[in-house]
Amino acid sequence: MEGKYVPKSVEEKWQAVWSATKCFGAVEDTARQKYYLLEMFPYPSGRIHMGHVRNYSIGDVMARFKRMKGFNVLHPMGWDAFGMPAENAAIQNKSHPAKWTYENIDYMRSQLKKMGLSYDWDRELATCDVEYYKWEQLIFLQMYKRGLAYKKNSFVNWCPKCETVLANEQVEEGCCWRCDSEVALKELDQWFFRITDYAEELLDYTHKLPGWPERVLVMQRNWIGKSFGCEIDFPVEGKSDRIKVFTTRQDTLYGATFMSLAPEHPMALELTVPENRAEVEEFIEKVKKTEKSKRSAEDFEKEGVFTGSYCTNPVTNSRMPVYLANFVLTDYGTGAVMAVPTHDQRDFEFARKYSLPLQVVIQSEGEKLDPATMEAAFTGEGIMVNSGLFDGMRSGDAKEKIADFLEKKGLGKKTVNFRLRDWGISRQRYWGNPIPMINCDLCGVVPVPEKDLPVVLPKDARFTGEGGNPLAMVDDFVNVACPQCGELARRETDTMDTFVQSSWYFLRYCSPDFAAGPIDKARAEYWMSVDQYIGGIEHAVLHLLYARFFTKVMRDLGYCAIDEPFTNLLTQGMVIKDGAKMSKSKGNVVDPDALIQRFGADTARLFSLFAAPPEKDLDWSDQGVEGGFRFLNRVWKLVHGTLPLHVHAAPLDTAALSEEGRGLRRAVHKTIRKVTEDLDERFHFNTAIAAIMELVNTLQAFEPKNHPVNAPVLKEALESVVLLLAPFVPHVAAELWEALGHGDGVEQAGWPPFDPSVAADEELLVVVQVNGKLRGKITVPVSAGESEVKDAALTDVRVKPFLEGKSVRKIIYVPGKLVNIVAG
RNA sequence: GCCCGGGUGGCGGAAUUGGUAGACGCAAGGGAUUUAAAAUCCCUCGGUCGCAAGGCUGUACCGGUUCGAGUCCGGUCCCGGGCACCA
Repeated sequence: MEGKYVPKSVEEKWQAVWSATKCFGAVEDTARQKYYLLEMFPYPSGRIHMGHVRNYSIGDVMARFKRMKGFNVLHPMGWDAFGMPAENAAIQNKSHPAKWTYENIDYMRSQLKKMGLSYDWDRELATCDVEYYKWEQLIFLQMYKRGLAYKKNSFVNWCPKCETVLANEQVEEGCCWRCDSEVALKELDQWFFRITDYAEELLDYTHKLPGWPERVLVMQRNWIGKSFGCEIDFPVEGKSDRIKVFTTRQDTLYGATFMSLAPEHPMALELTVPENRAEVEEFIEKVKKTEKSKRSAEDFEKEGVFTGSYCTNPVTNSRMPVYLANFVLTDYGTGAVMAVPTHDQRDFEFARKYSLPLQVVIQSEGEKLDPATMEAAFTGEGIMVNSGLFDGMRSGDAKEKIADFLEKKGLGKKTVNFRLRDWGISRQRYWGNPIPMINCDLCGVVPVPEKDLPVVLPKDARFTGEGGNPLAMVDDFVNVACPQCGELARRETDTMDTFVQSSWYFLRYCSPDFAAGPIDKARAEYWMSVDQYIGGIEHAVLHLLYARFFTKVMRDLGYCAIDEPFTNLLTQGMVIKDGAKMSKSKGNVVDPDALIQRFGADTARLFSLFAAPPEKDLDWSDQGVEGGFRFLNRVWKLVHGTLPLHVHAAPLDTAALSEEGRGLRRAVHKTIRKVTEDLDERFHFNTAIAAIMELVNTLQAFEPKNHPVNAPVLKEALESVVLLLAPFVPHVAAELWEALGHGDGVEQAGWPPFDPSVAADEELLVVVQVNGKLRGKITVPVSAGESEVKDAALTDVRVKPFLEGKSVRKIIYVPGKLVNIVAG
């Protein structure tokens, strides 16, 4: 393939070689150090987009680099294949989600292969395969047995467009994460995973993941939302009931003058006196109808309604009217708030609106607070007043003291509250993993016996877009004998959230063909944890939290021995064009197929790695792509053009080198060092590529014709360039490696080592400053001592004029770098 | 409001530990080659003054520490992201 660089033929040739030799297959080998590299697997939407190109290019560089360095690399790929779009497509095309999904997988697999990504394709999996999801059903049953999966009736987030429930994590600013519709509340029987059991551990380990970006950890900490406070019981007047409250501000307890319940609070109606009933019911209806996003908006008007009941402040014994308030959340704390209008802004506004009493219990050390004239709540620290034994204390100290006091008196207890809610996994959709449960009128909820697994998704469902979950309309599927009593029962028709499948796929990759369980423990022990995980930041609290939770569950079920799935995490930025994320609606999409067709996969990879560091957003530039293509052409021509000069070069004789030859070798070894460090330590692919470009520029200027003795150096230099390029642009590197006379493939060549003594400079450029300003540059031998360098600096012709008429006060010398002459 | 990032040429970005600001690439301008164009090659390319040598100035803004600050400290402004009636 001499002559012109034709990416298409080069790429087809090497892709065929890689496919035939299966050289990227991973085999467990305890004698070798393993490296598990994983990119978030794609949803088979139809075609890959630039985000995929970027994600998988980044991953492939690392996989190939580590492989060349001698690691036993596991680099698998698969498909996050269940989900809504398949079902929508089926409705639209009067087809079947399976057909649509598998066709997409076939096409996208061919696209990934055209990118030359070094996957072990023998480990490929699709989560919609029975062979995958049946194990998830088994895990579900085991979780159910341990109480980690349970069904409860609750208010859930309902997306009217997707006609399904969403987990809290899947609601973004009150809207569905997928279709952006406003999410409503709906009361339903739903399956949950008890992620809250793991809240403490999930939080703890955010401090034990040094390989994760801090901002992802912070997001997860915020999401888990641990806070310390008290649970306090407020007796209801005239009843034996108590209203339980969670507060972090027990120091304000003496100022609690009324009670606010969430409208969804289970006691709301029973506390309502008959004469207020109509008004209360109307209020509850109104709140329920309000979209969740509007309800939590900043300017949302605080409203409430009086139930007619009273409870008692346990420390002051004063009467507290019980209200329902629209701003009280049912799923945070206990759904009930002791209202302290003087020291909480929301309670303050509410009290003013409904003329409720105010009592100052923390006196500001600045201005004196007067309930009659206050215009806002005082939320800072101060001195306790009107608080019995606690008067005179600092409010910060009183927090602890009051908590102790409540515990001693049996009025309340210290407690920890989490913002994290259990993970609602029921989805009222067909294209998902069926929850392996049976509802029997006589026996209640009965698990499908393990021997009856898998519960196979029936093929003959109909996709009309009407009437809700298609699965519920397949009679053969739904009607089943109760495993306990044998009477006719109904199968659960909810399927699992697709995030369940992506919560353990990285474990399945370790032994994807294992037929005796979800995971072959021995193989998983070798490969796990994932050494490097790469994906988009948008999963910071969705997938990345669920996967951490699931790994801990799998550990506790005995499937694996690790606490955390991902040792190092790289969150790559978005691909931007014309100032916006690439999207069909904005019309700024660049199609990878067209790009590869025109310039080849190597150029597509090169540009997406060169244009920006991986964690930053990448600005797409068509001219930039052409620049990358030009560079590959230059390398191609350089190698082929100089071939006659060095193809039969003698072995390198370092003693015989000319000064020019030594200089070139120095540049080569410096570049190897730079690229190795950029890949190993920093993931700075852009600067690594820049360094290779610099070396290529140097080589182009190098004239070996007149110095035959330099031919071996040129050969070493070109081989190094090709090896350094191999992780980035594997096809063209493989081709050039062959052209340079190597028959055994660049993948097998190993990463070039650098020799520090060759990379060491013979002369140093020392910068000379006068009073911190750059005035000259001098070249000194490496061996030059401090006084020698200082003398050279003081006598430099360009420096001298700036010292005229001044006396030198001090000379700062940074060895081998800089001299700063302080003069005045 | 709180918590993270970030602000460097016309553009994407580099400067790794406080030590030459602008590597590498794109765009632009000029030249060579060509009947012409594309492609390729060479040169210029932060601002400003200067014929030039060179000077001054410059990393959002103000101040500080230091022999020396894009980098450290204090304050201000702007942009991006996350969280939020969280009791």
